[in-house]
Formats: sequence, C-alpha cells, structure tokens
Amino acid sequence: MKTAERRENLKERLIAAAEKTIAANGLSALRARALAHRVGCAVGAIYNVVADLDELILFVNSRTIAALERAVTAANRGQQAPEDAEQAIARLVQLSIVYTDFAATNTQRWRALFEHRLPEGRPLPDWYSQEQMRLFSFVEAPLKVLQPRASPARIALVARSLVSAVHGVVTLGLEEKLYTLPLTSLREQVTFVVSAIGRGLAVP
Amino acid sequence: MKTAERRENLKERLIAAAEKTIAANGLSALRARALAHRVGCAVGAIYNVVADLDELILFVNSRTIAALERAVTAANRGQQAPEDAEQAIARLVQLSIVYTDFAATNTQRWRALFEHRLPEGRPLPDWYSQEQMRLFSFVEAPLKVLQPRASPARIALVARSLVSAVHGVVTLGLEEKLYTLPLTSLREQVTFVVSAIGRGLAVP
DNA sequence: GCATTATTTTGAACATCGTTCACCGAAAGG
DNA sequence: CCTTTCGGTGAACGATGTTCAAAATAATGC
Repeated sequence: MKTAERRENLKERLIAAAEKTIAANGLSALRARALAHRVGCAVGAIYNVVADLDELILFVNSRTIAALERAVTAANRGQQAPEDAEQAIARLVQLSIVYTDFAATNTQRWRALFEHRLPEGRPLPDWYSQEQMRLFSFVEAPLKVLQPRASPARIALVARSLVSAVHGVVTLGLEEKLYTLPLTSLREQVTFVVSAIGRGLAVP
Repeated sequence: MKTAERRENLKERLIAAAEKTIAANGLSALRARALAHRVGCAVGAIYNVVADLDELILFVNSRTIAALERAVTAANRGQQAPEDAEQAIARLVQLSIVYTDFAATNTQRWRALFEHRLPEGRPLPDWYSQEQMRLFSFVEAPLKVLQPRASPARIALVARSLVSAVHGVVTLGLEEKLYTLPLTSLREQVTFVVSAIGRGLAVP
C-alpha cells in the first residue's frame, strides 16, 4: 500500500499549504495552481486526493475548529463545574473571552469558518457538523445550571443564540472597515453582553 | 445631453436586474453576461455605466439599506420618544424585531449586505458608509435614554455591539444548514437577547 | 529479469468568469 | 454629402476551477 501512504502525505501537505495561504492572505487568496506549485505537484494531483477545493477548505476549517476546541479545553482544564448561577455566568464569560482571543489571534483562519459557503444543494458532511456540535456542548453545560428545568432542545437553542450573539460582537470588532477596536475593549463588550444575557437567563 | 440620460436609464435597469437575480438566486449568481442579456445591452456597456460589478453590488446594497430604513421609520412613525428605561428597552426590542422580519422576508438581499466584500485595499465609498451610520442612529437614540451620561463615542460603541449581537442571532436563525428556526421563535430569541442587554445597560 | 498489464500522475485543454479595447455605425458639423 | 467624433459593441484577454487522454510508473505473470 505505497500509493495510499503517498496520497495521505500529499493530502497532508495540501491542507497545510492551504492553511498557510488562508492564514496569510485570506480565504479568497486560495488558488489551485498556486497550491500545486507550493506543494510541488501537478494541478490535477489535487483532485486525486480531494474532491474539490471546497472539500480542502472544509479540512482546513476542521483544523481551525480543532484548534479552537484545544483553546477552550485548555482554559477549562482543572476548573470545577459551576454550581450556582454566578459561577455559570463566569464560565460563560470565560468561554466567550477564549473565543474572542482566538478569533483575534487567528483572524483569517477564523473568518474562513464563516466566509466559506458550500455550493447550493450540497450539504455539510456529517463529520463536520459533529465537530461544530461538540463546541456547543461547552456552552450548554453552564446553561443547564442556569436553567435546570429547560429541555435539552431549549438549552441547545439558547446556546446557539448566545454563541451567535458573541460571534456577532466579535465579527464587528474585527471588521477593519469600521475603526478597529482594541482587543481589551472588545473583551469588555463581549463580557458585558454575555453576562447580561446570563443574568437574564438566571432570573425566571 | 442625451447620452447622460440614456446612461442613467441603463444604470437604473442594471441595478434593478441585479437586484432581481440576487433576490432570486443569491449574490453568487450574479453574472455580467447574464445581466447584459437581461437588460438588452452588450457586456461592455455595463462598464460605461459602472466601474465594476462590485460597484453595482454596492448600489444594490444601497437600495436594500434604504428599504430597511423605510421599514424602520415606518415602524417608528407616530410613536413618542422613549422617556424611561422601560420604554427605551421596548423601543430597542421593537427595532430588533423589525430588523429580524426584514431579514426573514428579504433573506437573499439582506445576505448580500454582508457576504459582499470589496477587494483588499479598496475602501468603502463615503456615501455607503454614511448610509450605514444613519441606521445606527435609530439604535443610539433609545440607548441615550438608557445611559444618559455616556459619551457619544461610548453610545456608538454600544449601539454597534447591540446591532451585531442581534445580527448574529438572526444570521444563525436564517442559516438553513442548521435546522431552520420558525420565525416566531427567532423573534423570541431576539427579544430575549435585546431585553437582557437593555436591562444590563439600564442598571448602573 | 523481462514483457505485459494495471494504476497513478500529469499538464494541456475546456468552460466560465470579469474586464478591456480596437472597431464600427450613427449622429454632428462644415 | 463628406468628414469627424464619439459611444456602444462583442471578440479577445487573462484568470479561475476542473477534467481527461496520454505519459509515466508500479504491479503482475511467466
């Protein structure tokens, strides 16, 4: 099985090269010919290893999600589970700060997660959706403390709202076409939004 | 000056045609040759009237912003200015619901506002930025009631945070790759987020 | 070890995209 | 009526992602 090994190696180098150009110049700078040149293979060889450039981007995004997950788990390591509302809100704030910092330090890779859209009618692969889901679970745990009697479906919904509210604030803050926000005040804004929502959830 | 008139007419028809295809099939379905065919002119004629397709998209987006502004002003018409925190929060919630409904009923045109990115190094035209600003002022007025002693810069910052938090929630809700959210529960989520943030702002 | 077959890599060719520019036709001026 | 000017035209240009006949390489049989 020499060829399988060789292909796996090529795939690895392609993903790495794609990640590098995305991190350097953004998703829109990804070009098939440039990739082939960087990796030292023919343009056609890309399609022996990967169905599309879209699929290649999916693999890159998968690594970004993994990196974000590592950042989140590293921040959570050694911390005990929240037991009351105050601790739960603090945990949510901490998570959102980790997200903010990750987006601020890996802006281009993080942007690629959302800029990339699959052609219409083509669903996201299962493994990709599941990776996204796993990230939500970090948010859902503290939310269960805040709303112990909420159904799992409701918890999932609120988690998505919270995540995308934070995501919106971070997106704005890192948008350079408006005046660029310093990271510290971006953190403040995120902290405020998350704790306000958290208190709102804790009340009823 | 017949030619100026003729060109203005062509520009108008081009914008209308572009708006139609975007509304029907999304921003990525916009094609120069198809546009020329629909309008009944040569491909090159487009560039007599418009610098780019990018500029054309900007004009379409400008109309979308105008439509959104009409929706907001229509909702505000005949309502008195908020005087206490409760009324201010209610006004913020109302604004966010208008935004939500607009995005839900004009999804593709609304998406084009955010999907479209100018090529790097090319700044947004002034008139476009100012149109965006004018929308923020609707949010800033109730915020001033909530935080009377905040500086204008602070108000502007909070307004952007609030807007983008709402935007994030709406974006998620209209993303069809996750299970599509019914509009009523999307409204609930937005209401919850905005009122929570509003209460958080009213406290100190 | 060589001949033959099967498989894998290759890069020129294809379709399509936005954009340009040498041309042509029609008005304007003498 | 000829000349001049100028705006619309669409073929041509340079990219793009993707494919596929052919070359190159590996595997197999004897």
